[in-house]
Amino acid sequence: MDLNPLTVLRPVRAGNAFEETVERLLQAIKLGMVAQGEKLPPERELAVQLGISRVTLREAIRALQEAGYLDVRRGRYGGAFVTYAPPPPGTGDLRQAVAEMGTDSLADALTFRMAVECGAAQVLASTPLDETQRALLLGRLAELNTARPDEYRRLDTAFHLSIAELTGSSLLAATCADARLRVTDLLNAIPMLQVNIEHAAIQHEAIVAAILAGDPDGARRAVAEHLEGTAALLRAFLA
Amino acid sequence: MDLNPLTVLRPVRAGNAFEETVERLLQAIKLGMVAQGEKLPPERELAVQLGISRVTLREAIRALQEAGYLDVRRGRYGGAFVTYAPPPPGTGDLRQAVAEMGTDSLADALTFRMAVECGAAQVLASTPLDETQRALLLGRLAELNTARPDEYRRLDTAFHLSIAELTGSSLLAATCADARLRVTDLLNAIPMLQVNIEHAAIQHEAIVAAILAGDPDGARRAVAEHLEGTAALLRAFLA
DNA sequence: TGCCAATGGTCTAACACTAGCCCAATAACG
DNA sequence: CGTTATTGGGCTAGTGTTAGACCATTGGCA
Repeated sequence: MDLNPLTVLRPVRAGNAFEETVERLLQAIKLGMVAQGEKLPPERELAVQLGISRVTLREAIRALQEAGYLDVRRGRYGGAFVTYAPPPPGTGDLRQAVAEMGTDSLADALTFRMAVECGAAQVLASTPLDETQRALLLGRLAELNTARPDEYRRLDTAFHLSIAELTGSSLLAATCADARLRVTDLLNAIPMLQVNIEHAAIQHEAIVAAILAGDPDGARRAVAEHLEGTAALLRAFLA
Repeated sequence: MDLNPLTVLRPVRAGNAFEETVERLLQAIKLGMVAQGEKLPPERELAVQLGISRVTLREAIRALQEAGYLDVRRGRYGGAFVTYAPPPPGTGDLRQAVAEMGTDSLADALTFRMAVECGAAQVLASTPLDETQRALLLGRLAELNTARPDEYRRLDTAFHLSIAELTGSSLLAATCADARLRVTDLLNAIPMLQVNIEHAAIQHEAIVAAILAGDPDGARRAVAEHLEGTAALLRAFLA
């Protein structure tokens, strides 16, 4: 059998502990899981969560502080406060963001996201949901629909990730978060047009409707259409 | 927003380099990517591929040697030869395998696999395939259909993974390999009945047919049905 | 039969990372 | 207005990991 062994004999770790930690914290910040003005968990606690030593965590925090993402304050009620605000949409240079990640890994990331998010939606639509879960999903949708522009991306992320989280598979949730992260910088670099937001809103409604109706094919198709729209938008701004 | 930060603030690394390397090599062996009698790449080369030092790699290899998976020979034409043969199906204790991984992570793993494999099939069915790709897929299917019992699992793995690999997304391929791995021990522990193999063969045909026909919904449904069958089999043997 | 290229085996010095401890600062609260 | 719990800041000793060099063994081949 000539099955490509590179699929499994790939690097065991992406970098050293410091680098991976910086990356992880940056993810939490850029995805808005710790919003501007909020603070990270205390160092001792966070180090345990991340499975690293406090020394390494502190190095990562210091790097993010020097890069302007965090404001660290000592003493009780102190902590590492997030100062980062997502860039005004359309400000960043999309071409530069693409150049930084390479066109190969761009296609890879888009394909990856398409697969895992469709998979998550399909699984969730095949699952019987209780009232709490339906409420959470509808709540996220409602929040997104009434979001202020500066909150839109964060709530969009939250909406998409809640689909994966509701499946109850933390592996799937982590994978979807990872997939989303790989396109975050790109999404931040394209302008948010009212037309697109309205279009997205309709698609979000369709996704939720299919999930609540227990229609896996419909959910899959709705997510695919939605993500295809995003990809098309990217291509349009790159053309 | 109360989006669960644990999704992204999870451990940065699963263990130390040694443990992760043992795990990775065991995966390559158990998935049959390096079949019995074949040898791993030379240490120097493999260490580079895995992104670790030769010392750490050698520790992992020695552990696998002592556990009986490898036979290491020195000198030119030497190397680390795989001595492991997959256990005769039905021999292992399924309940024990489940107990080792915990019922929570069992459900997690099954859900995860369902999502990513359905996603991969759907994506591939949405992609125009050239003649080489169609031939590869059909070839893997043919190999699987004519497999000897002791080769069946390995070729089944190869078939499933080739779907993800053909999408061209290495992220997706790695994720599907990971998902498969999490259920390998369980699959090895259930007997292979002729009925199930015939059933699986029909489903494999359906998957390939839908992919080649460019029918994403059909591909998704076929994979879902196939994996649901496997999950049902597991449940049956556990009941 | 001897050479030699490829491969595993071993050592060392340097660097990364960890666990645990104690110090310093801060802001709420009595 | 001082106390104090909570938090970041810093140190040290020990362990994990790496890079690179050199040694030992082997089997094919001239």
